Amino acid sequence: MQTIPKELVLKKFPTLEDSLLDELLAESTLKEVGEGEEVMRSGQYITSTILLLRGLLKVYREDDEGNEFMMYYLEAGNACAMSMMCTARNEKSQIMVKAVTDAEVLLVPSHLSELWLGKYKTWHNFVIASYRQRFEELLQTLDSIAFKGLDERLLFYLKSHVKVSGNEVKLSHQQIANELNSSREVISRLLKKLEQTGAITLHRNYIEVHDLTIV
Amino acid sequence: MQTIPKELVLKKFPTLEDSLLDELLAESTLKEVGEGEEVMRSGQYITSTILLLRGLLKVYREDDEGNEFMMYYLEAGNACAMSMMCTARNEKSQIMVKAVTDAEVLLVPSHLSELWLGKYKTWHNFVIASYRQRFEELLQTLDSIAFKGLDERLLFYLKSHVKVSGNEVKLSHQQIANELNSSREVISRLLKKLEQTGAITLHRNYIEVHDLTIV
DNA sequence: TAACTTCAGTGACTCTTATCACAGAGGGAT
DNA sequence: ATCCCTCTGTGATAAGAGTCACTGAAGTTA
Repeated sequence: MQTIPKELVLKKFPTLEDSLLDELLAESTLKEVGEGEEVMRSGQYITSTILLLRGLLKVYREDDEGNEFMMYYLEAGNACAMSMMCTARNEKSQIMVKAVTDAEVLLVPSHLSELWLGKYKTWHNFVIASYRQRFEELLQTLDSIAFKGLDERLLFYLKSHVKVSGNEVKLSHQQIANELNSSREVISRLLKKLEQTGAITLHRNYIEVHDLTIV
Repeated sequence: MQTIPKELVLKKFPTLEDSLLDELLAESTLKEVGEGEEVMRSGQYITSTILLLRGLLKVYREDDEGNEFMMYYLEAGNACAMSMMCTARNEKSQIMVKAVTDAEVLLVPSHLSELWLGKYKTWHNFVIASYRQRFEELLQTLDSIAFKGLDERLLFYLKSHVKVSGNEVKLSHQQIANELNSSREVISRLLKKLEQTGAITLHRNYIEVHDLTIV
Protein backbone atom coordinates (compact mmCIF):
# COMPACT_ATOMS: atom_id res chain seq x y z
CA MET A 1 0.00 0.00 0.00
CA GLN A 2 1.27 3.42 -0.85
CA THR A 3 1.44 6.30 1.53
CA ILE A 4 -1.30 8.78 1.08
CA PRO A 5 -0.29 12.37 0.49
CA LYS A 6 -1.95 14.18 3.37
CA GLU A 7 -1.37 17.59 1.86
CA LEU A 8 -3.34 16.66 -1.21
CA VAL A 9 -6.24 15.18 0.71
CA LEU A 10 -6.39 18.26 2.87
CA LYS A 11 -6.43 20.49 -0.14
CA LYS A 12 -9.02 18.57 -2.11
CA PHE A 13 -11.35 17.90 0.79
CA PRO A 14 -11.07 21.03 2.91
CA THR A 15 -14.41 20.62 4.62
CA LEU A 16 -13.50 17.41 6.42
CA GLU A 17 -12.59 17.77 10.05
CA ASP A 18 -9.15 16.94 11.34
CA SER A 19 -9.79 13.80 13.32
CA LEU A 20 -11.77 12.39 10.41
CA LEU A 21 -8.89 13.16 8.10
CA ASP A 22 -6.52 11.19 10.26
CA GLU A 23 -8.80 8.20 10.32
CA LEU A 24 -9.34 8.54 6.61
CA LEU A 25 -5.60 8.47 5.96
CA ALA A 26 -5.13 5.51 8.24
CA GLU A 27 -7.97 3.34 6.99
CA SER A 28 -8.35 3.94 3.32
CA THR A 29 -6.22 2.74 0.46
CA LEU A 30 -4.76 4.71 -2.37
CA LYS A 31 -5.11 3.44 -5.88
CA GLU A 32 -3.65 4.77 -9.07
CA VAL A 33 -5.45 4.13 -12.29
CA GLY A 34 -4.31 4.81 -15.79
CA GLU A 35 -6.22 6.55 -18.53
CA GLY A 36 -9.03 4.38 -19.84
CA GLU A 37 -8.84 1.89 -16.98
CA GLU A 38 -11.93 0.79 -15.12
CA VAL A 39 -12.07 1.78 -11.48
CA MET A 40 -15.19 -0.20 -10.87
CA ARG A 41 -17.15 -2.42 -13.17
CA SER A 42 -20.75 -3.32 -13.39
CA GLY A 43 -21.75 -6.44 -11.52
CA GLN A 44 -19.17 -6.29 -8.78
CA TYR A 45 -20.12 -5.89 -5.19
CA ILE A 46 -19.25 -2.48 -3.96
CA THR A 47 -17.08 -2.53 -0.91
CA SER A 48 -15.70 0.95 -0.92
CA THR A 49 -16.69 4.51 -1.37
CA ILE A 50 -14.63 6.33 -3.97
CA LEU A 51 -13.01 9.67 -3.28
CA LEU A 52 -11.20 11.22 -6.19
CA LEU A 53 -7.88 12.87 -5.40
CA ARG A 54 -6.53 13.61 -8.83
CA GLY A 55 -7.65 13.19 -12.40
CA LEU A 56 -11.02 12.78 -14.01
CA LEU A 57 -13.46 9.90 -13.85
CA LYS A 58 -16.59 9.09 -15.76
CA VAL A 59 -19.50 7.34 -14.11
CA TYR A 60 -21.82 5.20 -16.21
CA ARG A 61 -24.92 3.33 -15.37
CA GLU A 62 -25.89 0.04 -16.85
CA ASP A 63 -29.40 -1.34 -16.69
CA ASP A 64 -30.73 -4.87 -16.73
CA GLU A 65 -30.66 -5.16 -20.48
CA GLY A 66 -27.10 -3.99 -20.82
CA ASN A 67 -27.90 -0.49 -21.94
CA GLU A 68 -25.48 2.02 -20.56
CA PHE A 69 -25.28 5.74 -20.31
CA MET A 70 -23.04 8.29 -18.70
CA MET A 71 -24.33 9.82 -15.52
CA TYR A 72 -21.66 12.35 -14.74
CA TYR A 73 -18.03 13.27 -14.67
CA LEU A 74 -16.27 13.13 -11.36
CA GLU A 75 -13.58 15.70 -10.71
CA ALA A 76 -10.90 15.75 -8.03
CA GLY A 77 -12.33 16.70 -4.65
CA ASN A 78 -15.55 14.82 -5.19
CA ALA A 79 -16.94 11.53 -4.08
CA CYS A 80 -18.90 9.10 -6.14
CA ALA A 81 -22.40 9.36 -4.75
CA MET A 82 -23.43 6.21 -6.53
CA SER A 83 -20.84 4.17 -4.73
CA MET A 84 -22.15 5.48 -1.41
CA MET A 85 -25.71 4.59 -2.29
CA CYS A 86 -25.08 1.09 -3.46
CA THR A 87 -22.75 0.50 -0.60
CA ALA A 88 -25.54 0.97 1.86
CA ARG A 89 -27.57 -1.83 0.43
CA ASN A 90 -24.76 -4.19 -0.11
CA GLU A 91 -25.84 -4.57 -3.67
CA LYS A 92 -24.05 -5.41 -6.81
CA SER A 93 -23.17 -2.24 -8.58
CA GLN A 94 -25.04 -1.22 -11.65
CA ILE A 95 -22.42 1.35 -12.27
CA MET A 96 -19.17 1.48 -14.09
CA VAL A 97 -16.45 3.97 -13.37
CA LYS A 98 -13.76 4.63 -15.88
CA ALA A 99 -10.72 6.90 -15.75
CA VAL A 100 -10.74 9.59 -18.42
CA THR A 101 -7.23 10.66 -17.48
CA ASP A 102 -4.67 9.10 -15.18
CA ALA A 103 -6.10 9.38 -11.71
CA GLU A 104 -5.63 8.70 -8.02
CA VAL A 105 -8.55 7.50 -5.98
CA LEU A 106 -9.00 6.91 -2.30
CA LEU A 107 -10.99 3.83 -1.42
CA VAL A 108 -12.86 4.03 1.85
CA PRO A 109 -14.23 0.72 3.15
CA SER A 110 -18.00 0.83 3.12
CA HIS A 111 -18.53 -0.01 6.76
CA LEU A 112 -16.37 2.93 7.80
CA SER A 113 -18.15 5.28 5.48
CA GLU A 114 -21.41 4.24 7.14
CA LEU A 115 -19.97 4.53 10.59
CA TRP A 116 -18.61 7.99 9.98
CA LEU A 117 -22.03 9.26 9.02
CA GLY A 118 -22.93 9.23 12.67
CA LYS A 119 -19.50 9.94 14.03
CA TYR A 120 -18.33 12.94 12.04
CA LYS A 121 -20.61 15.81 11.28
CA THR A 122 -18.41 17.07 8.46
CA TRP A 123 -18.55 13.65 6.84
CA HIS A 124 -22.28 13.48 6.83
CA ASN A 125 -22.48 17.00 5.50
CA PHE A 126 -20.09 15.97 2.81
CA VAL A 127 -22.12 12.92 1.93
CA ILE A 128 -25.39 14.78 1.87
CA ALA A 129 -23.91 17.53 -0.25
CA SER A 130 -22.68 14.91 -2.70
CA TYR A 131 -26.09 13.35 -2.92
CA ARG A 132 -27.69 16.67 -3.55
CA GLN A 133 -25.28 17.65 -6.23
CA ARG A 134 -25.64 14.40 -8.10
CA PHE A 135 -29.37 14.46 -7.73
CA GLU A 136 -29.42 17.87 -9.30
CA GLU A 137 -27.22 16.75 -12.16
CA LEU A 138 -29.31 13.71 -12.71
CA LEU A 139 -32.39 15.86 -13.01
CA GLN A 140 -30.57 17.98 -15.57
CA THR A 141 -29.80 14.90 -17.60
CA LEU A 142 -33.35 13.71 -17.26
CA ASP A 143 -34.67 17.06 -18.46
CA SER A 144 -32.44 17.02 -21.45
CA ILE A 145 -33.33 13.48 -22.48
CA ALA A 146 -37.01 14.05 -21.93
CA PHE A 147 -37.37 17.43 -23.57
CA LYS A 148 -34.53 18.12 -25.93
CA GLY A 149 -33.73 16.84 -29.36
CA LEU A 150 -30.52 15.03 -30.11
CA ASP A 151 -28.97 18.17 -31.56
CA GLU A 152 -29.29 20.05 -28.30
CA ARG A 153 -28.11 17.08 -26.31
CA LEU A 154 -25.04 16.81 -28.47
CA LEU A 155 -24.31 20.45 -27.86
CA PHE A 156 -24.77 19.98 -24.14
CA TYR A 157 -22.47 16.98 -24.24
CA LEU A 158 -19.75 18.83 -26.10
CA LYS A 159 -19.97 21.72 -23.69
CA SER A 160 -19.60 19.56 -20.64
CA HIS A 161 -16.70 17.79 -22.29
CA VAL A 162 -14.96 21.04 -23.10
CA LYS A 163 -15.45 22.24 -19.56
CA VAL A 164 -13.62 19.34 -18.00
CA SER A 165 -10.98 18.65 -20.60
CA GLY A 166 -10.42 21.53 -22.99
CA ASN A 167 -11.12 22.48 -26.57
CA GLU A 168 -9.74 19.40 -28.24
CA VAL A 169 -12.44 16.84 -27.77
CA LYS A 170 -10.63 13.59 -28.36
CA LEU A 171 -13.49 11.31 -29.22
CA SER A 172 -14.58 9.48 -32.31
CA HIS A 173 -18.09 9.93 -33.59
CA GLN A 174 -18.78 6.38 -32.57
CA GLN A 175 -17.85 7.04 -28.96
CA ILE A 176 -20.06 10.09 -28.80
CA ALA A 177 -22.91 8.14 -30.33
CA ASN A 178 -22.55 5.47 -27.66
CA GLU A 179 -22.68 7.92 -24.82
CA LEU A 180 -25.68 9.71 -26.21
CA ASN A 181 -27.30 6.45 -27.03
CA SER A 182 -27.56 7.19 -30.66
CA SER A 183 -25.85 5.94 -33.79
CA ARG A 184 -22.70 7.08 -35.47
CA GLU A 185 -24.26 8.19 -38.72
CA VAL A 186 -26.67 10.48 -36.95
CA ILE A 187 -23.94 12.03 -34.85
CA SER A 188 -21.76 12.48 -37.92
CA ARG A 189 -24.51 14.37 -39.65
CA LEU A 190 -25.25 16.59 -36.69
CA LEU A 191 -21.56 17.34 -36.22
CA LYS A 192 -21.30 18.21 -39.88
CA LYS A 193 -24.07 20.73 -39.46
CA LEU A 194 -22.31 22.18 -36.46
CA GLU A 195 -19.13 22.50 -38.45
CA GLN A 196 -20.99 24.44 -41.10
CA THR A 197 -21.99 27.03 -38.54
CA GLY A 198 -18.33 27.50 -37.69
CA ALA A 199 -18.70 26.36 -34.10
CA ILE A 200 -16.35 23.42 -34.49
CA THR A 201 -13.89 21.86 -36.91
CA LEU A 202 -13.91 18.13 -37.47
CA HIS A 203 -10.79 16.02 -37.60
CA ARG A 204 -10.06 12.36 -37.52
CA ASN A 205 -10.43 11.21 -33.91
CA TYR A 206 -10.92 14.61 -32.43
CA ILE A 207 -13.04 17.70 -32.67
CA GLU A 208 -11.74 21.20 -32.39
CA VAL A 209 -14.21 23.37 -30.55
CA HIS A 210 -14.22 27.07 -31.32
CA ASP A 211 -17.37 28.48 -29.84
CA LEU A 212 -20.47 26.59 -28.88
CA THR A 213 -22.45 29.61 -27.77
CA ILE A 214 -23.00 30.93 -31.25
CA VAL A 215 -25.29 28.13 -32.33
CA MET B 1 -53.41 24.95 14.02
CA GLN B 2 -54.75 21.46 14.45
CA THR B 3 -53.45 18.96 16.91
CA ILE B 4 -51.29 16.32 15.37
CA PRO B 5 -52.34 12.72 15.89
CA LYS B 6 -49.32 11.23 17.62
CA GLU B 7 -50.51 7.69 17.11
CA LEU B 8 -50.53 8.12 13.38
CA VAL B 9 -47.11 9.72 13.21
CA LEU B 10 -45.69 6.95 15.32
CA LYS B 11 -47.21 4.35 13.09
CA LYS B 12 -46.19 5.88 9.81
CA PHE B 13 -42.68 6.83 10.85
CA PRO B 14 -41.64 4.03 13.18
CA THR B 15 -37.92 4.53 12.74
CA LEU B 16 -37.83 7.96 14.30
CA GLU B 17 -36.61 8.11 17.89
CA ASP B 18 -38.83 9.25 20.69
CA SER B 19 -37.31 12.59 21.57
CA LEU B 20 -37.31 13.51 17.90
CA LEU B 21 -40.94 12.57 17.64
CA ASP B 22 -41.84 14.91 20.47
CA GLU B 23 -40.01 17.78 18.89
CA LEU B 24 -41.55 16.94 15.56
CA LEU B 25 -45.03 17.07 17.03
CA ALA B 26 -44.31 20.33 18.78
CA GLU B 27 -42.69 22.20 15.94
CA SER B 28 -44.33 21.11 12.73
CA THR B 29 -47.71 22.02 11.36
CA LEU B 30 -50.40 19.74 10.07
CA LYS B 31 -52.04 20.54 6.80
CA GLU B 32 -54.97 18.86 5.13
CA VAL B 33 -55.22 18.99 1.39
CA GLY B 34 -58.07 17.94 -0.82
CA GLU B 35 -57.87 15.77 -3.89
CA GLY B 36 -56.31 17.63 -6.77
CA GLU B 37 -55.01 20.47 -4.63
CA GLU B 38 -51.43 21.67 -4.91
CA VAL B 39 -49.33 21.17 -1.83
CA MET B 40 -46.44 23.07 -3.27
CA ARG B 41 -46.13 24.90 -6.53
CA SER B 42 -43.26 25.63 -8.79
CA GLY B 43 -41.52 28.93 -8.20
CA GLN B 44 -42.20 29.23 -4.50
CA TYR B 45 -39.42 29.27 -1.97
CA ILE B 46 -39.36 26.08 -0.04
CA THR B 47 -39.53 26.61 3.66
CA SER B 48 -40.56 23.22 4.86
CA THR B 49 -39.84 19.58 4.42
CA ILE B 50 -42.91 17.55 3.60
CA LEU B 51 -43.79 14.39 5.50
CA LEU B 52 -46.83 12.55 4.27
CA LEU B 53 -49.12 11.15 6.94
CA ARG B 54 -52.08 10.04 4.91
CA GLY B 55 -53.10 9.91 1.29
CA LEU B 56 -51.16 9.98 -1.94
CA LEU B 57 -49.13 12.77 -3.49
CA LYS B 58 -47.57 13.19 -6.87
CA VAL B 59 -44.29 15.02 -7.31
CA TYR B 60 -43.57 16.77 -10.59
CA ARG B 61 -40.56 18.61 -11.82
CA GLU B 62 -40.72 21.67 -14.00
CA ASP B 63 -37.74 22.93 -15.95
CA ASP B 64 -36.79 26.40 -17.13
CA GLU B 65 -38.89 26.22 -20.24
CA GLY B 66 -42.03 25.13 -18.47
CA ASN B 67 -41.80 21.48 -19.38
CA GLU B 68 -43.00 19.26 -16.63
CA PHE B 69 -42.91 15.59 -15.85
CA MET B 70 -43.79 13.35 -12.98
CA MET B 71 -40.92 12.19 -10.82
CA TYR B 72 -42.64 9.87 -8.39
CA TYR B 73 -45.60 9.12 -6.23
CA LEU B 74 -45.28 9.76 -2.53
CA GLU B 75 -47.11 7.42 -0.19
CA ALA B 76 -47.90 7.83 3.49
CA GLY B 77 -44.85 7.29 5.66
CA ASN B 78 -42.49 8.92 3.21
CA ALA B 79 -40.85 12.27 2.94
CA CYS B 80 -40.42 14.35 -0.14
CA ALA B 81 -36.72 14.12 -0.87
CA MET B 82 -36.94 16.96 -3.33
CA SER B 83 -38.20 19.32 -0.70
CA MET B 84 -35.27 18.40 1.52
CA MET B 85 -32.80 19.03 -1.25
CA CYS B 86 -34.07 22.38 -2.32
CA THR B 87 -34.50 23.41 1.24
CA ALA B 88 -30.82 23.18 1.84
CA ARG B 89 -29.97 25.67 -0.82
CA ASN B 90 -32.73 28.06 -0.08
CA GLU B 91 -33.74 27.91 -3.67
CA LYS B 92 -36.99 28.42 -5.40
CA SER B 93 -38.57 25.09 -5.96
CA GLN B 94 -38.63 23.59 -9.37
CA ILE B 95 -41.05 21.06 -8.14
CA MET B 96 -44.77 20.83 -7.89
CA VAL B 97 -46.57 18.56 -5.49
CA LYS B 98 -50.18 17.69 -6.03
CA ALA B 99 -52.58 15.59 -3.99
CA VAL B 100 -53.90 12.58 -5.85
CA THR B 101 -56.30 11.80 -3.03
CA ASP B 102 -57.25 13.74 0.06
CA ALA B 103 -54.17 13.85 2.22
CA GLU B 104 -52.58 15.02 5.43
CA VAL B 105 -49.07 16.38 5.39
CA LEU B 106 -46.73 17.41 8.12
CA LEU B 107 -44.68 20.50 7.36
CA VAL B 108 -41.34 20.65 9.10
CA PRO B 109 -39.61 24.03 9.01
CA SER B 110 -36.44 23.78 6.97
CA HIS B 111 -34.07 25.07 9.58
CA LEU B 112 -35.21 22.36 11.98
CA SER B 113 -34.86 19.67 9.41
CA GLU B 114 -31.29 20.80 8.89
CA LEU B 115 -30.61 21.02 12.58
CA TRP B 116 -31.96 17.55 13.25
CA LEU B 117 -29.56 16.04 10.76
CA GLY B 118 -26.84 16.53 13.31
CA LYS B 119 -28.95 16.12 16.40
CA TYR B 120 -30.89 12.93 15.76
CA LYS B 121 -29.28 9.89 14.28
CA THR B 122 -32.61 8.39 13.27
CA TRP B 123 -33.50 11.55 11.41
CA HIS B 124 -30.38 11.57 9.36
CA ASN B 125 -30.81 7.89 8.61
CA PHE B 126 -34.32 8.65 7.53
CA VAL B 127 -33.20 11.49 5.30
CA ILE B 128 -30.41 9.51 3.73
CA ALA B 129 -32.70 6.57 3.13
CA SER B 130 -35.16 8.89 1.41
CA TYR B 131 -32.48 10.27 -0.83
CA ARG B 132 -31.35 6.83 -1.76
CA GLN B 133 -34.79 5.61 -2.56
CA ARG B 134 -35.63 8.58 -4.74
CA PHE B 135 -32.30 8.44 -6.44
CA GLU B 136 -32.98 4.86 -7.33
CA GLU B 137 -36.41 5.66 -8.66
CA LEU B 138 -35.07 8.54 -10.65
CA LEU B 139 -32.57 6.24 -12.28
CA GLN B 140 -35.39 3.90 -13.17
CA THR B 141 -37.24 6.72 -14.83
CA LEU B 142 -34.12 7.82 -16.62
CA ASP B 143 -33.53 4.31 -17.91
CA SER B 144 -37.01 4.05 -19.22
CA ILE B 145 -36.96 7.39 -20.98
CA ALA B 146 -33.54 6.78 -22.43
CA PHE B 147 -34.00 3.23 -23.61
CA LYS B 148 -37.65 2.34 -23.93
CA GLY B 149 -40.23 3.21 -26.52
CA LEU B 150 -43.38 5.03 -25.59
CA ASP B 151 -45.35 1.79 -25.56
CA GLU B 152 -43.21 0.32 -22.81
CA ARG B 153 -43.22 3.55 -20.87
CA LEU B 154 -46.98 3.65 -21.01
CA LEU B 155 -47.10 0.14 -19.67
CA PHE B 156 -44.69 1.06 -16.89
CA TYR B 157 -46.79 4.09 -16.09
CA LEU B 158 -50.01 2.12 -15.91
CA LYS B 159 -48.39 -0.46 -13.67
CA SER B 160 -47.14 2.10 -11.21
CA HIS B 161 -50.53 3.73 -11.22
CA VAL B 162 -52.28 0.47 -10.52
CA LYS B 163 -49.89 -0.27 -7.70
CA VAL B 164 -50.75 2.86 -5.77
CA SER B 165 -54.39 3.27 -6.59
CA GLY B 166 -56.00 0.12 -7.89
CA ASN B 167 -57.32 -1.29 -11.11
CA GLU B 168 -59.53 1.57 -12.11
CA VAL B 169 -57.13 4.10 -13.52
CA LYS B 170 -59.10 7.31 -13.41
CA LEU B 171 -57.27 9.36 -15.97
CA SER B 172 -58.16 10.75 -19.35
CA HIS B 173 -55.90 10.03 -22.28
CA GLN B 174 -54.92 13.66 -22.25
CA GLN B 175 -53.69 13.49 -18.67
CA ILE B 176 -51.62 10.43 -19.39
CA ALA B 177 -50.16 12.08 -22.45
CA ASN B 178 -49.14 15.07 -20.36
CA GLU B 179 -47.36 12.99 -17.79
CA LEU B 180 -45.53 10.96 -20.34
CA ASN B 181 -44.75 14.04 -22.30
CA SER B 182 -46.51 12.85 -25.35
CA SER B 183 -49.68 13.75 -27.18
CA ARG B 184 -53.20 12.53 -26.72
CA GLU B 185 -53.59 10.95 -30.13
CA VAL B 186 -50.51 8.83 -29.73
CA ILE B 187 -51.58 7.64 -26.29
CA SER B 188 -55.06 6.87 -27.59
CA ARG B 189 -53.62 4.69 -30.30
CA LEU B 190 -51.30 2.85 -27.96
CA LEU B 191 -54.10 2.27 -25.47
CA LYS B 192 -56.26 0.95 -28.26
CA LYS B 193 -53.58 -1.57 -29.11
CA LEU B 194 -53.37 -2.58 -25.48
CA GLU B 195 -57.10 -3.04 -25.36
CA GLN B 196 -56.91 -5.36 -28.34
CA THR B 197 -54.56 -7.64 -26.43
CA GLY B 198 -57.15 -7.88 -23.67
CA ALA B 199 -54.95 -6.33 -21.02
CA ILE B 200 -57.25 -3.39 -20.43
CA THR B 201 -60.67 -2.08 -21.27
CA LEU B 202 -61.14 1.56 -22.21
CA HIS B 203 -63.91 3.72 -20.86
CA ARG B 204 -64.64 7.39 -20.82
CA ASN B 205 -62.40 8.98 -18.18
CA TYR B 206 -61.04 5.77 -16.82
CA ILE B 207 -59.26 2.62 -17.80
CA GLU B 208 -60.03 -0.78 -16.43
CA VAL B 209 -56.87 -2.76 -15.98
CA HIS B 210 -57.12 -6.54 -16.18
CA ASP B 211 -53.62 -7.84 -16.51
CA LEU B 212 -50.59 -5.95 -17.63
CA THR B 213 -48.21 -8.86 -17.42
CA ILE B 214 -49.59 -10.64 -20.46
CA VAL B 215 -48.38 -8.05 -22.93
C1' DT C 1 -85.11 17.11 -25.54
C1' DA C 2 -81.85 20.16 -27.44
C1' DA C 3 -77.55 22.47 -27.04
C1' DC C 4 -72.98 22.25 -25.34
C1' DT C 5 -68.76 20.57 -23.74
C1' DT C 6 -65.32 17.33 -23.02
C1' DC C 7 -63.29 12.87 -24.44
C1' DA C 8 -61.96 9.47 -27.68
C1' DG C 9 -60.92 7.49 -32.42
C1' DT C 10 -58.85 7.90 -36.96
C1' DG C 11 -56.55 9.19 -41.35
C1' DA C 12 -52.98 11.93 -43.54
C1' DC C 13 -48.84 14.13 -43.21
C1' DT C 14 -44.24 15.66 -41.24
C1' DC C 15 -40.04 15.38 -38.52
C1' DT C 16 -36.62 13.20 -36.13
C1' DT C 17 -33.88 9.38 -35.42
C1' DA C 18 -32.31 4.71 -36.63
C1' DT C 19 -30.61 1.40 -40.01
C1' DC C 20 -28.50 -0.36 -44.14
C1' DA C 21 -25.29 -0.11 -47.67
C1' DC C 22 -21.46 1.60 -49.52
C1' DA C 23 -17.59 4.85 -50.78
C1' DG C 24 -13.70 7.33 -49.51
C1' DA C 25 -9.92 9.22 -46.38
C1' DG C 26 -6.29 9.03 -43.11
C1' DG C 27 -2.81 6.66 -40.91
C1' DG C 28 -0.18 2.95 -39.56
C1' DA C 29 2.61 -1.38 -40.62
C1' DT C 30 5.32 -4.22 -43.86
C1' DA D 1 4.40 1.86 -52.34
C1' DT D 2 1.02 -1.43 -50.89
C1' DC D 3 -2.07 -3.42 -47.84
C1' DC D 4 -5.15 -2.97 -44.09
C1' DC D 5 -7.94 -1.14 -40.72
C1' DT D 6 -10.47 2.31 -38.53
C1' DC D 7 -12.94 6.50 -38.95
C1' DT D 8 -15.95 9.55 -41.59
C1' DG D 9 -19.46 11.07 -45.17
C1' DT D 10 -23.75 10.32 -47.64
C1' DG D 11 -27.87 8.55 -49.85
C1' DA D 12 -32.00 5.62 -49.44
C1' DT D 13 -35.32 3.83 -46.62
C1' DA D 14 -38.02 2.78 -42.54
C1' DA D 15 -40.01 3.23 -37.94
C1' DG D 16 -41.69 5.96 -34.14
C1' DA D 17 -43.82 9.88 -32.51
C1' DG D 18 -45.97 14.50 -32.99
C1' DT D 19 -49.41 17.52 -35.44
C1' DC D 20 -53.59 18.78 -37.92
C1' DA D 21 -58.17 18.20 -39.12
C1' DC D 22 -62.21 16.26 -38.42
C1' DT D 23 -65.93 12.84 -36.67
C1' DG D 24 -68.47 10.77 -33.38
C1' DA D 25 -69.70 9.43 -28.42
C1' DA D 26 -70.77 10.31 -23.69
C1' DG D 27 -72.15 13.25 -20.27
C1' DT D 28 -74.09 17.82 -18.54
C1' DT D 29 -76.94 21.68 -18.43
C1' DA D 30 -80.70 24.34 -19.45
